[in-house]
Amino acid sequence: MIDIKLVRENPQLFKDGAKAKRFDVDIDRLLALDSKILGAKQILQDIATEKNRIGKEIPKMQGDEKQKVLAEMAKLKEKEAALNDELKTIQPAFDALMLEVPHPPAPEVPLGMDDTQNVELYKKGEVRKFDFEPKDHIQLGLSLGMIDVERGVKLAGARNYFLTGDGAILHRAVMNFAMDFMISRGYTPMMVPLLMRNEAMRGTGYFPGSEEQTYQMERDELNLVGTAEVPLTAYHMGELLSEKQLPIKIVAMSSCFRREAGAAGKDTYGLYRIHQFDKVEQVIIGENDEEKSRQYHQEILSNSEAVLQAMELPYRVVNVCTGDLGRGQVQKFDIETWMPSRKSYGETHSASRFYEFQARRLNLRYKTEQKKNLFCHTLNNTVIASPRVLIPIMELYQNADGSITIPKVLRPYMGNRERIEPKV
RNA sequence: GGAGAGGUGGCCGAGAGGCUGAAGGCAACGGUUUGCUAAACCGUCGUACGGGUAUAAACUCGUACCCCGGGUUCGAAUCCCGGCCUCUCCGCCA
Repeated sequence: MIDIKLVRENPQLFKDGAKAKRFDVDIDRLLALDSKILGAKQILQDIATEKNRIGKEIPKMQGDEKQKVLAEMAKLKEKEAALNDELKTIQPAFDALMLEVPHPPAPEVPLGMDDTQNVELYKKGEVRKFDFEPKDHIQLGLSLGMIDVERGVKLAGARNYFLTGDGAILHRAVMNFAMDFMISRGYTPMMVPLLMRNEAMRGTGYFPGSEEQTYQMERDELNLVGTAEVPLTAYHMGELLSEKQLPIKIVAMSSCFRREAGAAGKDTYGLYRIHQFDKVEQVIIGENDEEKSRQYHQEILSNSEAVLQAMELPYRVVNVCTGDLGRGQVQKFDIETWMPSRKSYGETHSASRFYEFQARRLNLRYKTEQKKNLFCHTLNNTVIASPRVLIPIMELYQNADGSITIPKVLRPYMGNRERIEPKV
């Protein structure tokens, strides 16, 4: 959520921001509602002052005098009730609109319509050239007994799968390596609940907007999270932290669930776009400070780059353009890892910073040394998401004989084996 | 699933129609003391919105807020109704 005061001061900033992000929101209507509310509240306050003044004198009065004053009081209450009725319709409309106003993007975000206009910042690592006809991850997964899509679909429908044998082992190796890596960088590991209340979904900015993308447990009014960002960012919801606690750096491994509604027919082949996967996610809850926000953003980005570098995977970092930014995101860097079967870089990581957008919705604040209460800043990034990352690992590390060389850093997690080979 | 209890400031906890923005304690902050730390003692110590003096910090006035929303009343943290949430006991179970 944005600060209505900033909208009052500079509505154009928010109009332009919404337009650049390709969100449709009526800022003029928001301001009109806002000024109506302010006006009504001003009058209500005057009425309350008058009521309080009269109320204090009533116990001292008697007879006619008292009757007169009571009548006056009744009139005030009528006026008050009328204004309150008016507020009762305006306020919810205002609140709903506030939830929809996007945070304006940072000035350094490139203008663009959609992900095709994201700007590549740099590439790391060599893209492998094959001297044989490479297989894709599904072919490899089948021949090495690592992936079973057919039975996944049989039991759970489209976009579901089993990881079997070395597939499951490789998946676990990747997750555990990523988790251990983040712990070594000082992040506090957590295991988190994955069914979240609407409050947490709203607080992190997913609701309203992403209900269609979410598996909702209607009976229990709980939502299966699409990312551990939700429980991690909302962890301190409603709390007043002390500045000394900041920044809070946390990391969680969790399953993630996405309906992928509206993506019908898109990326239907393989393990790229699926309903359920596992992810290690990093979150920073920091001070209300633009410079620190940028600094933390670089930190979470470089954490993830280090994980990819350790696995020696070629990737590029992309400056996500305005049209591809989420409602609350101020700036986002995606990391895309080379995937031979797609003949392109595919998104594997997404590092976002929000300023106080999420913290406002979550009522997540801290007290500064000067005793001011400020909203925190929040940031998050993927550390690793699997099985999507298995695509580049399996495809890039495959050998002409059909085996897969295990990346060095993962070997300790796989019994120090060097290769995944076909079972005889 | 059955039966109860409860939601009050950063935290704990009292208050049971006006004297309560709220006792007391802890934590925090400032000070005295001290070789340093600790202890002891003194003081300060909620938030939001609006108005006033001031560049601002600060100060000051008003209003609201004791989970949320209604109601009773001249007046509600306190009484009544609805909702949300939490806890305890019993049962079942990983």
